[in-house]
Amino acid sequence: MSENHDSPSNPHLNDMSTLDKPDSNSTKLGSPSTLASGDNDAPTTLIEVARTAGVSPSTVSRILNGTAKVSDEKRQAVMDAIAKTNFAPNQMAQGLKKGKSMTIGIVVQDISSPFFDETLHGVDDALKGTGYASVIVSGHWNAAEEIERIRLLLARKVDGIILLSGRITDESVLQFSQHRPIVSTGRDIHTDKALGFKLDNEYGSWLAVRHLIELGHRRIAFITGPSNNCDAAERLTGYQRALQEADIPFDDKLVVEGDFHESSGMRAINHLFDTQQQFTAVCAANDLSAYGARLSLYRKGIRVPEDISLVGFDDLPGSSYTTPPLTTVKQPLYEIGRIATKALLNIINGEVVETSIPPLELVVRETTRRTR
Amino acid sequence: MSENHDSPSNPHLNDMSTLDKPDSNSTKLGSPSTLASGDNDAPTTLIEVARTAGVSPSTVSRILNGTAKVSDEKRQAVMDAIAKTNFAPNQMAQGLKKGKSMTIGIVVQDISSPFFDETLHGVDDALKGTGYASVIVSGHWNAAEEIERIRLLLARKVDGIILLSGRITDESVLQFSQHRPIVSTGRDIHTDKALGFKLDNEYGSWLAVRHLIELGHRRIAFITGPSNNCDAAERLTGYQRALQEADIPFDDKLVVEGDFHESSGMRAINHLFDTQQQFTAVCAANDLSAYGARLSLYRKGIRVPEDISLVGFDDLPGSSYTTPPLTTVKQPLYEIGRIATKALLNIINGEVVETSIPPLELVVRETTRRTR
DNA sequence: CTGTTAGCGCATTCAA
DNA sequence: TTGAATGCGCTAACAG
Repeated sequence: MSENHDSPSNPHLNDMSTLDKPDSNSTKLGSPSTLASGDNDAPTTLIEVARTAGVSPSTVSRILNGTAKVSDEKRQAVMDAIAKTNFAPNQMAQGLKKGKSMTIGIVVQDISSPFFDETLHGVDDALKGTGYASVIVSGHWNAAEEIERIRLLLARKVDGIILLSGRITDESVLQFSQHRPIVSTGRDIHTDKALGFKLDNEYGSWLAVRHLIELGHRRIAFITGPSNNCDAAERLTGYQRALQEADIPFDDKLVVEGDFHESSGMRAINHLFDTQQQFTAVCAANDLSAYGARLSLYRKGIRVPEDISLVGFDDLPGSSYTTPPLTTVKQPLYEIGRIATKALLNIINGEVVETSIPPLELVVRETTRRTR
Repeated sequence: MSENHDSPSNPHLNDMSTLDKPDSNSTKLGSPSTLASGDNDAPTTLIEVARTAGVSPSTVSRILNGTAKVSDEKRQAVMDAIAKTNFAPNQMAQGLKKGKSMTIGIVVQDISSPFFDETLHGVDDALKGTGYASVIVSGHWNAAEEIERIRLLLARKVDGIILLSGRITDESVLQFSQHRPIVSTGRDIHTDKALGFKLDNEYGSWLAVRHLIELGHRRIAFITGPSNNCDAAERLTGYQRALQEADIPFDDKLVVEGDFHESSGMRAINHLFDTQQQFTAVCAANDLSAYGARLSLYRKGIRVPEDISLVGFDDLPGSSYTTPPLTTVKQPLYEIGRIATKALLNIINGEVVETSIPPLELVVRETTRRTR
């Protein structure tokens, strides 16, 4: 990036077709400013706009908010003044006055986990064009921290909260929802200020295991999630149910506890081998641990899917690019974020709330194969 | 954080957790009466606290901010009132008054890209305990959108901005920095309100290619990033320099343009094969495209690293769990986020700004091997 | 249609 | 030490 090459005649991409006041003051950067335009650094206030337009503050406010009809004449004057001063309403003042911050709080458990990021992507898209911004905080899988974070969000006067994979109790959620509406994943809640919805985890892993069984597998290992995690527990149940339906005896030696991270997937496989278990397929409670399992298998010289089949859960963005691409149960992460956000906005605006989350589905890629 | 007996320096509501202790920590989570508030849902105001404590609002404010000495007697009364009403200062009001929002804006280009998420992780950690929260927005690799987003952030009165991989010109950054301090990656800027720092991309890919050359490779393909991206261009230069230093002729047939995504990595490899290029190693401009390359190679039955060596750039969290684990150039993503944030906070607080970013380094894992 | 008058909740003068 | 005023910038009655 060179600094001097830009020809001044090439306004970057700013439309604000206002002419910069030639001299006036500042712009000490030594280049004609086509960007921030207004030129001065002192943030303009609505009152100044009113003054330079020769109208009252309320008139400016009315135009900004479309609160009442204003004569074209004055409107034009105000528009000009706004353009000239590059005015933008102070959101803190607006917020104080209106009692809403145009901000929603998002509670995740791990910023920088592809699981949450994909959901955040959906949130972000749903927020686009609404005027709302989001403040993202992390509870780090810890109820106490989660509560503290939610309190912080509340003090910031967020207009609503989205709680992703929260660890706090439903009662807590209900409590908080008395202050601000909350939409939460992983719960069944339906009040006018709190909404929770959950996916059928049991069904999801049932799908995965049934798929394996249909391929002829009978000795299927299962890598669980943390024992205190409900999603994890439900997925284990799905595994058990699928086994049962196929009259395959449940063998707890084939179940190894993981923690949803890659490393635990590796450890799980190692443990299975250390304890000499026989199995032809592995079902992991999430994709990340499937990745770890895959690597451990690779290290042991075991081929996937030729020697052992592997299936994950989540369908993270990276799962279609693993080697080989991972067969997994797709969670509609993006949609969850998008729909949760829309629902929250609906609640905030007193509109009808509608949620229809796409169901879980099995995505068969290349890590599973018929037993020989 | 926070010794809050006499040092008034850090008010915010971190104190609240301390204040709450007697009440809310003594009982178990989820017991309704101790969680969200004493009882009512109406957010308490400082005035109410003053009233129930029998003092003036200013006294409460003084205690909250440590602005002046207050008799122990009144202090106690106020503390009690705060605890009882579960009061937390309205940040919008505080913001309006003090002119700062205790919020910083982060501009990324792609929420839900592991590249940015890892950096955000660093940001998040650096913000911990400071009282600041962050609003994350995405410019989607588009200068116009980026400008719009920054304007939004400014209207929200963020106290500072961190710009990650921005597409706007340095001049624009300088302009914006007249309003709020900005720290940006990928630039060299040093003013009192704007700081930019960049990593040595050229050196990074030079490291990668030299590694390949040392392993005996001479026909090394290179998958670039988008042609309009500086980082990408610099990495290509590093590749060329390494080749030159080893007296290996540059062959532009071995250079294929990608876009930093997995799919382009696949396409690149396919293209190389379609055009019958001979090569024993592939250097990708980033990890994501290396993942794609890896998959394409797998599909073609070509082994990595036995038949072809592969090296990436970034060292994303997932790169140590690919099959096999990816040799790559590590960017200190987390550190970048953390350091940028600390620097921004320093600027905001008028403190000395210090930045020392760890250098790029080659992480040799299992996708590279000596030619036979 | 438009201007004037009050505050939103808080921090900060200024007196006392 | 403390309380009483005075806005921060904006919107929402309330009159014209």
